[in-house]
Amino acid sequence: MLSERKKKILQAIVEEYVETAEPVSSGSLLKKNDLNISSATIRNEMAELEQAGLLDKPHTSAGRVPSAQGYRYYVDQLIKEDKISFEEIEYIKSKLESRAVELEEVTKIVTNTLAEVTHYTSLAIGPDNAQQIISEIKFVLLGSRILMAIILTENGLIKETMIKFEEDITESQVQSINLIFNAKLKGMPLSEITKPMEEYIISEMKNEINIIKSIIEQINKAIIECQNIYLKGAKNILDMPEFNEVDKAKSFLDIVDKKEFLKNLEQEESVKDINVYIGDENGNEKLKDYSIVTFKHVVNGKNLGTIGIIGPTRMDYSKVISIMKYINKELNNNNKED
Amino acid sequence: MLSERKKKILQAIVEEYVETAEPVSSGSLLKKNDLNISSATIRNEMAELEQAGLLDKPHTSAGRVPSAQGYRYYVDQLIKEDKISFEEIEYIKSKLESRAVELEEVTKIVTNTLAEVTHYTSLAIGPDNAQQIISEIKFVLLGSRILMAIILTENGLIKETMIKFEEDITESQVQSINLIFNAKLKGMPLSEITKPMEEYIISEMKNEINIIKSIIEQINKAIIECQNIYLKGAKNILDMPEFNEVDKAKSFLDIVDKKEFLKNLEQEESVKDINVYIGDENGNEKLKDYSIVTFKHVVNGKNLGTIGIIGPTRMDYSKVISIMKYINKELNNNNKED
DNA sequence: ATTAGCAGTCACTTAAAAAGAGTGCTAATG
DNA sequence: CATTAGCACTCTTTTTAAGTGACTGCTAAT
Repeated sequence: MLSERKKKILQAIVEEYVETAEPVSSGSLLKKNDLNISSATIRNEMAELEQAGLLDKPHTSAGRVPSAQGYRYYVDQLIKEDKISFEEIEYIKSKLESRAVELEEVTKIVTNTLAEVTHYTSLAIGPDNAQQIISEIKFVLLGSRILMAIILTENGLIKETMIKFEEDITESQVQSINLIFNAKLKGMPLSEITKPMEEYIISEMKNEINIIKSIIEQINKAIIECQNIYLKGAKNILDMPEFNEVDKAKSFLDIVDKKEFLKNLEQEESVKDINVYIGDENGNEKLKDYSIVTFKHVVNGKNLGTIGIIGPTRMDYSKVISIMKYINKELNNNNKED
Repeated sequence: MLSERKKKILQAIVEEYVETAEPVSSGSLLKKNDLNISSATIRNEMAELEQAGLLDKPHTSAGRVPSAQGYRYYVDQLIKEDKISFEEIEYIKSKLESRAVELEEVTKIVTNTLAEVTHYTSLAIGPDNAQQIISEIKFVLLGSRILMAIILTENGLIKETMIKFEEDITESQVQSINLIFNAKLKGMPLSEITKPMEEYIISEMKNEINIIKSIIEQINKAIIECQNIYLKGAKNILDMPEFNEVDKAKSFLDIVDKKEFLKNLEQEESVKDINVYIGDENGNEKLKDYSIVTFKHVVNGKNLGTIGIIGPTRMDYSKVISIMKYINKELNNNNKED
C-alpha cells in the first residue's frame, strides 16, 4: 500500500512522462505540482518508488520513468476517467451516427474514429465466423455463370461470396439449391456445414453435386477461413518521439503487420469493461514496449468482435480509456434492440 | 545524341546508384565495369554528362547521381527488359492463378503481389464507377428489413450495397422493384440513374416511392461516389536508405495517404504499355522525389482501372518495368474471352 | 521527517583536428 | 587530339577532447 504522497508523486510522474516523453526530474515535479515538499524529499520518495519497482531510471543522472508495473498501478488505481473533451464527444458522436447496415462497415467506422481521436493505431478483430449460427442462406444468379452466396447469421452478420462456374446455371437450379441449403443448414454453425451437405450429396445423388461442392468449398475459403481484421493509423506512431528512429518504427509496423498478437485478443475472456495489456503482460516478449487497450464489441448480448488500440507503453491511458468507454457506450445506445 | 561510351557510363551510374544509394565515383565505375578507359577519362565524360543535365553532383567531392532527366534517358533508351527472375515469374504466376471472380479481388491480389515482388508501394485505382453501363440490377431481401442491391455492369464489375428500412419489406415489393429498376436502368451509365427513377416516381406515384428513393440514395453514396483505391506495402519504403529519417518517411506516407495524385493517373490517356512518371514530370511538385510506374488493366478491351507502384526516383526501373510487363501480360492471358 | 547543499555521474553539445573520398585541372603521352 | 597520370583542392565524415548541464544520492543540519 502506497502512501497518499507516493501515489500523488507516481501519478504526476506518469502524467508528465506521458506528456513530454522525457524522464521526469524531482525539480520539474516540484515546479508543476504543489506538493509542499522539497525536491530532496521528492528524490527520497522517488528512490523508494524505484525500489518498489514502480519507476525506472534510464541512467544515474536522468530523471525517473514509470516501469510497466508503475503504469499498471496507475491504470488500476490512479486513472482519471473523464479525460475526454466536449469536442471529442461531439466528433465521435457524429462519426458513429452513420447507421451502417453491415457489421464490417460499423467496425471500419469505429476503428477509423478511434485512430483519429487517440492518435494511436487502432485495431479490430471480427468474431470467429466459424462459430456463427446460420439464420438464412440466399443464392443469387448473376449473369449466367456467377452465383452469389449470401449468408445471414443470428448475430446479424451478412457475409457474401461469389462462385464462378464453367457452365451456365439455370434459375431452377438456383431455386433448388436455395431450398436444399436452407433446409439442411439453418440453425447450424458455419463450421459445421461441410458434413451435412456431403451426406446429402451421397444420399440423394442429385444433378447439382458439383455445384454444391463448389459452393461449400468457396464458402469455406472466403468466409469461414477468413478472419476480419482491421488496422488503422499505423503511421500515427511515427509522430511519437520513441519512434524517431526508423528501425523502431519498422519493428512496430512489422508487429502490427503480422497481426499474430491479435489472435490471442479475441479469445481472451474477461469480465472487465476495458482491458489493458501493458508491455509483455500478455506473454508476448515482442510486445514488451507496447500496450494494448481493448473492449468487446457487444450489442444486445451478441459478441461482434474486439476493438482496441495499440501504442507505446508510454500511453495516455486515462484518455484512451475514457474514449473507449464512451465509444463502447455509444455503440450500445445506437443499437438497442430496434 | 549521346556517344556509345557516354550511354554505357550513364547506364552504369544509374544501375550502381540504384543498387547502392551512394553517389557513384569514377573509381568505382572503373572497378565494376570494363570500359578500358582510365578514371580520368570517366571523370571527363561524367563532367559532360552533368553539363547535359543527365547527372547531378551532391557536392564537389562526391560522386555523381542521376538527375530526373538522367533517369528519363535511362528509361527511354537504356533499360533492360528482362530483369525478372525465374523465381519471380513462378511466384507471380502462382499468385495470379487464383481465379477470383470479382474485379476487386483480382485487383487486391495484383497489388499485393506487386508490392511483394518490387518492394515498393503498389497502388490501384478502379475504373470510374459512374461511367459503368448497367447490365443488370438485382435486389435481394435479407431478413425483412434489409435490401441488398447488386449491380452488374457491362465491364463485368459486380457492386453491391445494403439498404436498411424502418419497416418490413415484402417479397412482392422486392419483385416489383426488381422489375422497375431493370426496365428503367438497363443499358444506362451509373451516373444517370437518378433522373429516370425520379421521373418514374413522379409519373406513377406508386407505393414504393420511399423505398426507391432510399435505394437510389444509397447506390449513389455507396457505389457511385466511391472510388476504389488500393495501396499496399507503404511500409516498404522504410527499408530504403533515403527514408532513414522519420520525417522523410512521414512525408511519403502522407502523400500516399492523401491519394490526391492518384486521381490524375486514372484519367491519363496513353498509348504506351507501361507509363513512367519520374519526379515531378506529372506536374505535382510534391512528387518531385518520387516516381510512379503504371499500366492500364485492360481485359478484352475493357478498362478495369490503373495499377502501378510508387517509390523514390532512385528506383529499379528495369526490374519494375519487367515485372509490370509480365503481370500485364498474365492478366490478359488469364482472361482471354472465356 | 524534512531539507539545503554539494559531490558525483552521465549524456549531450561544441569545437577542433584528422581522415577519407572524389573531383578538376594540368601537363605529359601515344 | 583523345587519353591519362598525378596532384592540389574541396567537402563530408569520423574522431577526439573539452566543456556544459541536468539530475541524483548522500550528508549534515534543522
